[in-house]
Amino acid sequence: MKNSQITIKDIAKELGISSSTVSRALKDHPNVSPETKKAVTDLAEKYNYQPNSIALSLRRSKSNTIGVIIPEIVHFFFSTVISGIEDIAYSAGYSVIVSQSNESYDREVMDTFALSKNRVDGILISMSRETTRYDHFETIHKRGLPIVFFDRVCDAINCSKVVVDDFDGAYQVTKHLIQQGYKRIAHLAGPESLILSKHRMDGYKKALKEHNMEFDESIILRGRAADNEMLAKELTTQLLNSDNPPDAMFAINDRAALGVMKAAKEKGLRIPQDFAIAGFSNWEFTAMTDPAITTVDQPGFKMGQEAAKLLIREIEADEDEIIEPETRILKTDLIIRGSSVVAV
Amino acid sequence: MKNSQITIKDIAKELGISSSTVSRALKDHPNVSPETKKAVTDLAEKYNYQPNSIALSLRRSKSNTIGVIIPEIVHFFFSTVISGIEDIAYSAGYSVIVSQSNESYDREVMDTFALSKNRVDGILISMSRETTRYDHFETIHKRGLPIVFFDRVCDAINCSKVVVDDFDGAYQVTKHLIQQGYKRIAHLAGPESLILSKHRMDGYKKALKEHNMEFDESIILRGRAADNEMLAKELTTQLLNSDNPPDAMFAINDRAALGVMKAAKEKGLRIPQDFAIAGFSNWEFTAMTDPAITTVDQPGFKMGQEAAKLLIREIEADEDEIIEPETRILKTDLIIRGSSVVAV
DNA sequence: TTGAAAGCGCTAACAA
DNA sequence: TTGTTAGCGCTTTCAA
Repeated sequence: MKNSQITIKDIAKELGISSSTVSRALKDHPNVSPETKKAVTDLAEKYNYQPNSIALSLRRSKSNTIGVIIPEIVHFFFSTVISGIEDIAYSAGYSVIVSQSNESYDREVMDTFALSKNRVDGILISMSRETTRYDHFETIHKRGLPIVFFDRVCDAINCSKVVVDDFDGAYQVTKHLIQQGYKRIAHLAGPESLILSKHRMDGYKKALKEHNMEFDESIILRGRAADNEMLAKELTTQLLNSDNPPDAMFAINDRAALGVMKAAKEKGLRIPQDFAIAGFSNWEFTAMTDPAITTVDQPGFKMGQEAAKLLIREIEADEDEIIEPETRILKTDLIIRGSSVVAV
Repeated sequence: MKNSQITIKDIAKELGISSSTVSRALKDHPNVSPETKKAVTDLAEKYNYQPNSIALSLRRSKSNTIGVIIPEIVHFFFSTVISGIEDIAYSAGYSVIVSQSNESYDREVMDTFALSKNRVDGILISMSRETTRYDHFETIHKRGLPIVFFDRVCDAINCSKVVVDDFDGAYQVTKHLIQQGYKRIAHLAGPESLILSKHRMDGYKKALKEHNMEFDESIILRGRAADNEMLAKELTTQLLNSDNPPDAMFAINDRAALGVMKAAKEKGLRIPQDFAIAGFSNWEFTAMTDPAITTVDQPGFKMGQEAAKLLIREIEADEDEIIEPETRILKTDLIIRGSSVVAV
């Protein structure tokens, strides 16, 4: 009794009819007599018939499976994305295979081809940090396999993408700080080479300008502090000890925000009374940041949903139909912690 | 050019040979002339031939896919488990399909049958909190589909399981507190109905006994505090204000530990100088607990690996071979935070 | 209203 | 050494 599932053939044999009739009966085809239909469905019910999806896949040359490649599943952000993907995928009749690149280019290449070999109908990808060559995407995309990028997107491939609105998020969170009454808001920025850092900086500037606050280069922290909590703490400490210290800080991500927080606490500042911290929370710390820090959260679930929708739309498009690649920009969620909680 | 992958037939046609020869050549069958072999492999290389795994699955009646059902992927513990599963599965040539029950019985039942319908070769499950009936497991297990439970196991099904050594973990962490010099160690316990709580209580008692410390019922907190941070905080505050307060606390999980920590901080106790906290960290807070709390961590990655190994062993067992269900009990990792970090 | 046959891509027993 | 054939489970034309 080794995992023996009943087949159409078994039902056909037991009823003394052909398997094509059984097939038709099961899918309520008009040209089947009510009696046979009933006999078949009853028997199917009795034996708990489940169509063999592998045979179906082969027949239709379609696996009804979506592949997902993410850097690391343990990050809160990515696991929420997966939930969003599954939400859409399951209700559209797709299974989801998840694989992790662990931020390694080589693993990503392997995963890509493994999914292709597994005949997934499409792939959702967020690139690894290491990835700078895109041949593997190119190859499978050229072959006609639909791809949709999310969050860490690849500009070199002409396909649909889902990203977050960095500019608006930074604008919103800075505006929030201003509205709370903070007068001198510093910014711990990311490397200027990253487009993301630029967008966030621009959002920050826009909020300042809109409230007639001067942009002051002397309270902008740059360099590698964005990825280094210790360095962020150190630079913040220097800033707090300067002649004209800020009373708030917008940190580019939550790793930086944590460093800032430690510096502030060490200095004995009460948060958020004496010193406010706001930060973009990235995939690493969202659930971990101190409740006192206001963050702009990446809408992971939504992003997963949107990416899955775009992909399925493309998968299910007719042969001749031409689907224009589309880039969706999602608004961030402004999470105001420490006082009330509001999601925008 | 709609996702057209090259097939054995294409290669055969181009070379003017039969597809069976191509098939043989590709798998290095001895009875193929070196010339044909070379011609075939060259062409396969050129066209980037990838065997159609769906056709293979149908042929072999084996999908080489493992299904996983977990309560929620966003929990640190479960996402580590998944990584462990994928680690073993991929190197054994299996894909992994993950689905989430979201702690709902109904979803779990649906997921179970969905995986069965998708013809996975076996299923790894950690039960939802709601689940008290086991017919869905029973059904597919009887049908011959291998199942392995992990962490939240089901005693009603006779199959392999992987669990954590609650007794030993509690013993280790309590012993650690004693060795650090704490003299009066309280215990925030879980509901007595849970076997897990009993095991942890027993481990706690063993450590006390071994060090000739008296078990004092008056510093044992019971009730629903284990699942309620606020209640844990309240009860701890009472305890700390009592005549003979403890100087350390072993909390049954990290939700409770957080409550304990807040109570201690509110009272102005320095951790771990004045008051030490140790806790079993469960799937919810592992990555979030305060660095000052020593925890016994569930070895998620290891658990995933072990569960996957057990499952694959069963999947790949010969027809006639009888595999005895096996329960593996994994040692916890003692993570000593705040001072040095040691993993046992 | 039903059945026979072909085919999705691959493999393996059998034949040549 | 290679080819023919059948079959994994299902659907779908075509024929009856």
